[in-house]
Amino acid sequence: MTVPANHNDQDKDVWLIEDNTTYRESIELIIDNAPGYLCTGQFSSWEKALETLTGVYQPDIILSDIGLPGMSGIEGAACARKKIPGAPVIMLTVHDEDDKVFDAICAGASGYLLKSATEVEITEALYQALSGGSPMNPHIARKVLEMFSEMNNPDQQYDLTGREKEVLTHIVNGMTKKAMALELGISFHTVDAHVRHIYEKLQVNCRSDAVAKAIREKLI
Amino acid sequence: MTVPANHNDQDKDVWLIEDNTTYRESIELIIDNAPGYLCTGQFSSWEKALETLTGVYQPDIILSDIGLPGMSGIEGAACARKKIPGAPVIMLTVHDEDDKVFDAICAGASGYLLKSATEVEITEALYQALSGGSPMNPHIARKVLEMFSEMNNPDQQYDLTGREKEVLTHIVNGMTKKAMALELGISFHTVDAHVRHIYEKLQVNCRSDAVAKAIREKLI
DNA sequence: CCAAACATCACGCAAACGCGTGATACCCTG
DNA sequence: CAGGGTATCACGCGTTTGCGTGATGTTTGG
Repeated sequence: MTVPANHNDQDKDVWLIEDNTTYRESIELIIDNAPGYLCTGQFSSWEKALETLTGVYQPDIILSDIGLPGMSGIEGAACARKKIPGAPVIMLTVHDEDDKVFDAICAGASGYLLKSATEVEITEALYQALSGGSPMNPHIARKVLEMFSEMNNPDQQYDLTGREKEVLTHIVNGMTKKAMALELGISFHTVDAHVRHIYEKLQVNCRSDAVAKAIREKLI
Repeated sequence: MTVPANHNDQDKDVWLIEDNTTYRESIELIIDNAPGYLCTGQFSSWEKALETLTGVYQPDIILSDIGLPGMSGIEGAACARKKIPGAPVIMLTVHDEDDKVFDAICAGASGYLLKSATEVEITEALYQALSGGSPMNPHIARKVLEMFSEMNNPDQQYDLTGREKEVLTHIVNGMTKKAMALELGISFHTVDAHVRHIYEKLQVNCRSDAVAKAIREKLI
């Protein structure tokens, strides 16, 4: 790739990855129409975009379809963030792809636009993403929040006593019963008793399972 | 509390919890100004709001300051979501409280408005939240996404071999070396060797620590 | 081609663990 | 006041672990 003919130092370079030509061109028009933004690269696949990315000219921001043939928008975003960490990637999604939001977040996407987004929403999103924000449709935001609170609210009701939680914590920290006895100022046998009760309540029968359950269900 | 004088079956009941009287009243005006919404309860603290919540009249949606004296907006939101799970809670925040966003999410908040939000943003947020969305300022959204990807992208480079990962998985699942040997069709001693290598690479010296590290750093 | 990494197997031993089976003492609630 | 939950302590036994110290065979890359 040579210097893009339409490159301009004052404008932000926007790259667009989208396999549907019609849609891609309509988005490009919107971008070029927005003052301060220029679509200096448009690709039908991430494979092509990544080839070009090795060159000198890099985008300030990327808009990418999430469901692409070949390398998906998610994989592409992950690659792009490795090569140019500074450039935010905004995913273009349709409602049905809500389940991919999680993966996209892990890939480091910085925002989510619905494909039905209006011109105003798109230019607003470009601005927000470049200002350190993450533009996001409220329905997608809800999905994200739900995932988050699910991850952190596993309603645990194992009725562990205070002492038992204390012992469990030490188990997770890898202490032996002897060490715990010393630490807590009680007998080895008492620690042993607590451990048994913990195993019973958590319905496990070895340290590994107890530790796994404790961490996974945030019991400590 | 008796029947709110201004209650109207057609309108959505909005409750407002905010300790600053001036700000509270200005928000109330905005709410009442919005067609379809009525501020039927305004409180200077969650304690007062929760008293009233025991009554018959419940809000359709709640707007709450995040930093309140006494019971915080986060604790309040958690209580409210237990009593009336259907009513979304939108948190009102200032920029400095970004660190509380995480706790608020866990408490089940459904949206985040900056205190500097405009009238349009507020009424838009009410609509979005009641439509199953989560209105959110892009900067807060970015915070959320960053937390998410941090939680799921701990760059682990312990160089575990395939076999070692396999054994580690079984350790986390609570299997004994003997059981693993059977499962993998190899000798007990070989399993033992793998375990030693894993311990060395993870820099631990007991099962508990290995399990904890494996789960916390998503090695499996 | 040879060293390095990997996967495999082996023995022994002290320490730690899991569990069965007890006991004593302190609360608090019905 | 009796009974249940909690915390404490005790002994024994078979199993499992962690580790020192070896060995052999295969694959891979400089």
